Amino acid sequence: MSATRSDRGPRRRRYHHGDLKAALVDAAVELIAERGVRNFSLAEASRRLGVTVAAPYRHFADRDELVAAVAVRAFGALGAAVAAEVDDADPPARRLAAMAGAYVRFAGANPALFEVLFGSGIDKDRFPQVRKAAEPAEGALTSCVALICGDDAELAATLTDAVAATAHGYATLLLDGTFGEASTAGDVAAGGAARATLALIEGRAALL
Amino acid sequence: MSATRSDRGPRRRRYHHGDLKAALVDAAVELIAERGVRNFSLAEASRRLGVTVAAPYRHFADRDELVAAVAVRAFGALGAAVAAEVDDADPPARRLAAMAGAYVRFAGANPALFEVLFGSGIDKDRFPQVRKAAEPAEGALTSCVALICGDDAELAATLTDAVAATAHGYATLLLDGTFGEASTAGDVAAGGAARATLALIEGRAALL
DNA sequence: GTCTATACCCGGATAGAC
DNA sequence: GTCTATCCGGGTATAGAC
Repeated sequence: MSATRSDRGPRRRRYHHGDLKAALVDAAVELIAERGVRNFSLAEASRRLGVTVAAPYRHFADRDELVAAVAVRAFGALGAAVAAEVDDADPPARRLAAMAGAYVRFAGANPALFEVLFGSGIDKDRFPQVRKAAEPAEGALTSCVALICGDDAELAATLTDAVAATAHGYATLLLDGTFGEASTAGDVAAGGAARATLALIEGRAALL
Repeated sequence: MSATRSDRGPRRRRYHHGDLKAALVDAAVELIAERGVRNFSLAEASRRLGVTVAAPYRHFADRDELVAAVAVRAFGALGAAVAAEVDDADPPARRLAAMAGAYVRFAGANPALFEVLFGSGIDKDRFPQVRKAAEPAEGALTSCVALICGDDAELAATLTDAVAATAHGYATLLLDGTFGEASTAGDVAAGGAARATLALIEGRAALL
C-alpha cells in the first residue's frame, strides 16, 4: 500500500492554485446534469476535481450554497434563452408565444438545470441572489405582456400569470415524460406552449 | 444499559399481527406530508410503527415500491377531488374550469402528495399501477373537453394538453411559492387556473 | 411475519497540521 | 487554501434466529 495519491484513479490536476470556487460550480453543473440535483453531493464534486472533501468548505458554507450558485447560473441561461427569442420586428403576441416556446425548449434541453430552479427545494429567502437572477427573465415577460394589454394593469398581471403558468406547465410535464421520451417531445411541448399562449391572448377577455 | 427495547422511546404497539403493509402506506403518507418525499425513508417509517427496519422488506422490495404505493393512493385522491367538481348541470366550459381549479386546489391542500406524483422521479415503467391510477382523472378531463370540441379530434387533443399544462403550471408555481405563502395563495392560483381555462376555450381557434 | 444484529456505503461537517 | 484524519449520522439491505 505504498501507492501515492496520484497513482490511484483518473483524477484531474488538483486545484492548488486558483479558482476552486468557480471550478466547483462547473463541476456541480456537470454532475447535476449527469445524475440530477437529488444525487448531487459536495463529496462527489470534490472527488471529480481531485480535491479533498474539506476543501469546498473554504468557499461554500454548505452544500446548499453551492446549489444556489448553480441556480443563479441556470436562471441566467434561462433568461438569455428567452431573451434571444425576442425579435422586435415581430408583433407582441407572436413575441410572447415565442418566449413561451423558448422557455419550454430550454427546459427540454437542460432538464437538470431546470430542475435546480424549480424542483430542488432551494431556500430563496436564504439565497436572495437566486430570486434576483430570475428577474431578467420575468422582466422580458411582463414588458411584452404590457404591450398587449396597454394600460389595463389588472389584465396585464393576470395574463402574465396565465402565460407563465402555461409555459411552466408544459415544461414540467415535458420533463415528466407526458409528451413522450422521444427527441421530438421537446418540440411538441414547445409548440403547444406557443399556441396555447396565442389562445390565452385571443381569449383574454375571459380572464377578468 | 440494561434497558429493554420497550423502555426507550414513545413507540406505538408493534405490529405482530396484521396489516403491516397497509400500515406502512399510512405511515408513509404521514411522513411524506410532514417532511417531504425527499426526506422520506423506509427506516423512519419502520421506527414510527415500532417495527424493525427489516420488517418492511417482507412487503416491499425496496423504498421505491412503497413510494409507488403512496403515489397510487395520491392519484386516487386527486381523481376524486377533480371528479367531485363535476356538476352535470353546468355547461362544459364551466365544468372544465372547475376541474382545473380543483386540480390546483388539491395541490395546495396536499402539497406532499402532489409532490409524490410529479416531483419524486418515480419510475412509471417499473410501476405501471401508478400510470393506471392516473387514468380516471385524465378521463374526466378528456371527456369534458370532447363535449366542447365536438368531433374535432385534433383540436380536442391539443386543448386537453393546454388545459392540463395550464392547471399543472399553476399548481407547481403555487407550491413553489410564486403566489405567496399566505393561505389565500391557493385560492388565487385556483381562480387563475379556472379563468385561464376559460380563456383557452374562448381562444381555442388559435390552437391549430 | 417479525425479530436481532450487522455489514455496507455514503454524505456532511469539523479540527488541526502544513 | 488545501491536506489528513476523523466523527457523526443516516439509510439500504441481508442473514439467520424465533
